[in-house]
Amino acid sequence: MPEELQRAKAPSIRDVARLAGVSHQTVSRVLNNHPSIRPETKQRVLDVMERLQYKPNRAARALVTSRSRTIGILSASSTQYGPASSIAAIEEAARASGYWVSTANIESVDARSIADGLAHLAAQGIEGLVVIAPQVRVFDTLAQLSIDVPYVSLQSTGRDPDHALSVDQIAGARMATRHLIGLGHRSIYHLAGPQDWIEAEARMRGFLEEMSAQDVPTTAPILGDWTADFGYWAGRELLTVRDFTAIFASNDQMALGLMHAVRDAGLEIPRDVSIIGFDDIPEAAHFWPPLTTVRQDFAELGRRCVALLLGDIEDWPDDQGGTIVPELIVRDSTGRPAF
Amino acid sequence: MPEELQRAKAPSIRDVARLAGVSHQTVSRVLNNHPSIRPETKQRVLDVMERLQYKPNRAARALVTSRSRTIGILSASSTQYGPASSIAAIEEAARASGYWVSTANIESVDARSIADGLAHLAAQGIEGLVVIAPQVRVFDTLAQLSIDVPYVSLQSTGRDPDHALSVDQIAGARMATRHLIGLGHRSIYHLAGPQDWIEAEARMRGFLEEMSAQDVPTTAPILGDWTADFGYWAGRELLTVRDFTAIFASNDQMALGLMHAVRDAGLEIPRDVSIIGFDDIPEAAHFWPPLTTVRQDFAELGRRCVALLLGDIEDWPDDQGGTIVPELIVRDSTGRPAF
DNA sequence: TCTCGGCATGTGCACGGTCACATTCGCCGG
DNA sequence: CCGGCGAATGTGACCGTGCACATGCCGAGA
Repeated sequence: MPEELQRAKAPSIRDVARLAGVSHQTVSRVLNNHPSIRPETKQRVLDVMERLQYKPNRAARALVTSRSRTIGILSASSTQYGPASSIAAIEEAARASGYWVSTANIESVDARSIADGLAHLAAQGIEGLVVIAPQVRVFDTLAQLSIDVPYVSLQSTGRDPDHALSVDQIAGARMATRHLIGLGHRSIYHLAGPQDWIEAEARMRGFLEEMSAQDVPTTAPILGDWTADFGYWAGRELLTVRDFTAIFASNDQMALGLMHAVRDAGLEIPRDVSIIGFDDIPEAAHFWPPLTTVRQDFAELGRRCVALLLGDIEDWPDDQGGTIVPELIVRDSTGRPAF
Repeated sequence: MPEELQRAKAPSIRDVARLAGVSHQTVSRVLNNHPSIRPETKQRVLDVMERLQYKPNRAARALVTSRSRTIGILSASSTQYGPASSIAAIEEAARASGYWVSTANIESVDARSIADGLAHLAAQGIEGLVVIAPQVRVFDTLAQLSIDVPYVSLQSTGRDPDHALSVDQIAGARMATRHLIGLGHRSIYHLAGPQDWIEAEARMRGFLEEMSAQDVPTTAPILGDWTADFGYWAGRELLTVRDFTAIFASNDQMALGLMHAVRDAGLEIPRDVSIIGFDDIPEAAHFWPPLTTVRQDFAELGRRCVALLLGDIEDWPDDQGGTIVPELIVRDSTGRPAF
């Protein structure tokens, strides 16, 4: 029997050291590629590592360095396209830099859930935090738990510019609004997102800014919840009066729901009503009609987010910072008003 | 000055022990709620913990117990609704059981990316693995890397029943197909998913089974890639011949693309063509027309997945196992064929 | 020739928990 | 009155790494 009780335990640096005929510290030096090591010694150690299938023990290293090399993500809506894309990009970028990513998804955004999620991440000793959730509440909780790590919010905000990163939501919202006004619309509603999402607030702000900049009378925005269901419901309500020619929805899902309601009412898009969305989810090009919207590069956002965070963690020089400019994608759901 | 150099370091069990006037081992016993400990002692220790804001150090514990309490997720399409929902549910269930979740998203499914992702998770000492990706390749790689942890695949498969968990894809596909046949369709195409996704294969199998069970002549399935773009493209191709009255798309996104192509060709759904999808993403109810589809409970899937995995890790008795039955959701995209 | 400095390497301890094995003490049965 | 047992607690080692410091060696400069 050539191999007996194989399922022993993983080799440690001392095992490697013994077989390579060096001290464990030399092995450690090879691992952290310390300069002062003779090439032949290094090679010998590397050979043994290969032979033994040696893998460094993360826990041991974390214990002694008190560095977890883990980034936490607190997300409130990870099933949506935008957040999910950013999360994937974050994970990838972090992995490329030798970091791990641990997520805490919270389904409701009450204080309790937020605290649970944050505590869970904190217990893991995260070195950085990415927040994709209504920030106001999260940051309050963050302060209460006295968690003190670099953090970045994946949203736009005026309050906390050092820690925010985002596609320029205001610019995007202004683009969308300008597009509608440019087509001749003067009665435009805005279907906003939940107001504790700074993202939603920024889009609303952009809408209002552009409306007043162009001297178009403004209507009160309607506060939604990002879902297509809400869009549908809001659309039905709005159509009972029908005092508008265009609607700017704060995301593509709500735009979809709106279009559904408009068609249900026997109206045509864009002949009777123009609709514009926000995000450019991959499906938007295939809606009926294909949706005019504002594209955000979520993946780029995720990557920059990691760069910002790691810059903070590892004390890199100033990052390029800045916001990402969104792009207006004109399709068929917007047109000139009928009258 | 009452508080000087506060930013010291986190308290350890020895700090707690000292202030509570007990040994560090007693503190450890409190942490692991060992039975033999006097209630008053326990309370004293707990009080000190509270006062010091003591938090156990995960790395130290992992080092000595050689248990990471971490579950890894390897995902190839985390931005899609289904996988994202399952991931969120997994994370939540794991957290409730005191486990952490670490994800590795791979954008391409080549051997290299898979190996990278798995190595990354392995380096972390995961105790269980969830795979949401084309399994064939993944499991080959898994074997090669000699990673030896309990794993579960979130898909249906005949090959590896002990490690798979899923909504019963075959049953769902048969439901969808039966629905079309029941409406009177006899020329039905199937737009399948990528064939190395066992999920896709199972749906295709269900389609073929039902077709032959009902003696309906079968056409060769078209192999897609899950995207709406592909659905649109495939739809255009199919419509150049137009020898069908219904299409069963393997997911809702492809169904959306198909509907787009059908409308582009000046046809009406379901009058000229019936279309049925799979998944019931939240948007499906607002497509035009609202999509008939097969609903999967992704969240339940994620929860059961964790139960299965933890059962394996912690040596629980047999789990309830079994598959989850999907549900046919009839909306307006399917109807009787015109002739 | 001796000292000094830098390179290559080794020695021992610390990190913060848990585990195996004492130790103390009170109580009970013979 | 003594031995034994179990409850409650303490002692020291150990997990796998990295760090501070020591050591030996070799070459250069005094």
